[in-house]
Amino acid sequence: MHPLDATRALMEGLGSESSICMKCGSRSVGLCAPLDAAALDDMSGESERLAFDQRDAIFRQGDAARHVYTLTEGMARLTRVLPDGRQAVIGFRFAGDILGFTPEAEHAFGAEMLTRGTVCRLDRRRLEQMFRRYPVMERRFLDLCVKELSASQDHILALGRFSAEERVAAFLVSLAEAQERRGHVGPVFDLPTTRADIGEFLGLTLETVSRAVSSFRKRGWIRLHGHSGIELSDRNALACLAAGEGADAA
Amino acid sequence: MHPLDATRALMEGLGSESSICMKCGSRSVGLCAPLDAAALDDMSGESERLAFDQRDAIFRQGDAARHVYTLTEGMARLTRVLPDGRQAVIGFRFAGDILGFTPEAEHAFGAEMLTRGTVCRLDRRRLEQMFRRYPVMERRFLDLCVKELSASQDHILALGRFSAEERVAAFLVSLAEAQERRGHVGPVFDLPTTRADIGEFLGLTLETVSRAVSSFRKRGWIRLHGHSGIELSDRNALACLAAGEGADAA
DNA sequence: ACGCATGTTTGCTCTGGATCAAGAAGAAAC
DNA sequence: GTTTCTTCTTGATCCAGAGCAAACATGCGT
Repeated sequence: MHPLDATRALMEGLGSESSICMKCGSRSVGLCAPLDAAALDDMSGESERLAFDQRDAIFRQGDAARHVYTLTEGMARLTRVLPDGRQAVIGFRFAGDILGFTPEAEHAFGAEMLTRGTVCRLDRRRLEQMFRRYPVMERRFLDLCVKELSASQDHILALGRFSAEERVAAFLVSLAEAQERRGHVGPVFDLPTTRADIGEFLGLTLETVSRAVSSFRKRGWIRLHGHSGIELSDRNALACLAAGEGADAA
Repeated sequence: MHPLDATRALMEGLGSESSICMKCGSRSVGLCAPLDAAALDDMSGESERLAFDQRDAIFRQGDAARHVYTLTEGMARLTRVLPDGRQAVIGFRFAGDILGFTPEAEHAFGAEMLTRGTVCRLDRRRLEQMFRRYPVMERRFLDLCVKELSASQDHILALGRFSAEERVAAFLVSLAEAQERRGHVGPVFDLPTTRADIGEFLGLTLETVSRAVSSFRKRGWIRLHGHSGIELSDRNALACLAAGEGADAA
């Protein structure tokens, strides 16, 4: 399961040279990966690069959807506000992920940075033009959407049928995989989300998330390094719990 | 919210003459709607029409994804089996909906008929050819995917933050809307799903679904007609509850 | 019409996670 | 360094919904 990492599949289809979008300016964005040199050249003039601080909103729910964004550095949170004022986190996004693409006139959710970072912004009408000029790019979007849909369905399963600890374990493993896929090495990962964010994503309260994390810590499965570092010492145990295989080591 | 009705948006964009796919043989499928006469002609030879009985599987999780299906009559259920054997219903589909489109080699979920019905089957490689010949069709798929993604996110919100009664109310309203969008008139709707199906879709047990339904019945919001007929007598009350506006009529 | 299978309702108990409350630990500001 | 703010942890209680069990419908096959 990879509920928070929609581009996993996008990456898989690519050679390693374009595996992560570390240099949007040098035109190796995930989105642009299938384009040849000429097309990339065409594309390059169309996009702007923007820097954001922690907590800055990239776009807000209800904003006119005039742009499409590629997150080039950092981590972001996607949030949706319900009519009654409750807020929910519907996902997290990392470097290389595409944000805010929709055929609708308005963004159905907002995106906020969890860390400082940079974003590559493209005018939507220009993107549509690019689609017409380079159909392979539209195909890429379609594949990505189907993958993301599949990830959403995994998340739906998790919310509907998994216990609190199973969900938190799945989240941690998923987070680690997402960071590794983007070149992270070593057992200590960034955890730039608050307990409240995780809770709102997993359909739990922040206290329940905290209790699950404490429980993992007491079992020796994880170690915390300050407020934003986490070490998965027994990743296998977490993965087993996440897969619903509570106790099968006899 | 319309968690179980992914083609809602597909329909909205169309003139009424092609609003529902009642005659796949006569080439008015939702999928084919944006095609002109020549393209439709091209398409018609490529598809097969199949009839299914209640409970028949259209395809199973893990099957090679060699075909794409359009449900032309009846209602189907999409299910996914978890590694530990638990089953979850991830959605319902109606006439006009597309089933089983994926860039993967295997179907990630299974589809079973809840009623008798018919399905229009298209070879996936032929569909890819059609995409190349008629790019507008690929665009249609993309739009549909984005819409479906948005519906999934709604469902994620519902699972994460709504109470049992709110979820059941939302489901009933959504079901009614889906049937009306397909030409249904009158206050009595088909409810071909069992309580267990609804529960597995909403992340609840069948008993909890039954209790919610009974509670609505006692409040006079719905009436049951046999096991598969339901009348929404006070649809507004259900809709308010579904929207999280528990009590705001002062 | 009868019997059987499948699905539904309802009652009861129990538990996982929500909720409320208080403190502890980091991080940032001065 | 100290203060202050935010986030995290932990404890205690409560309740929505799960789980179990026992009738109760509905509809199908014969």
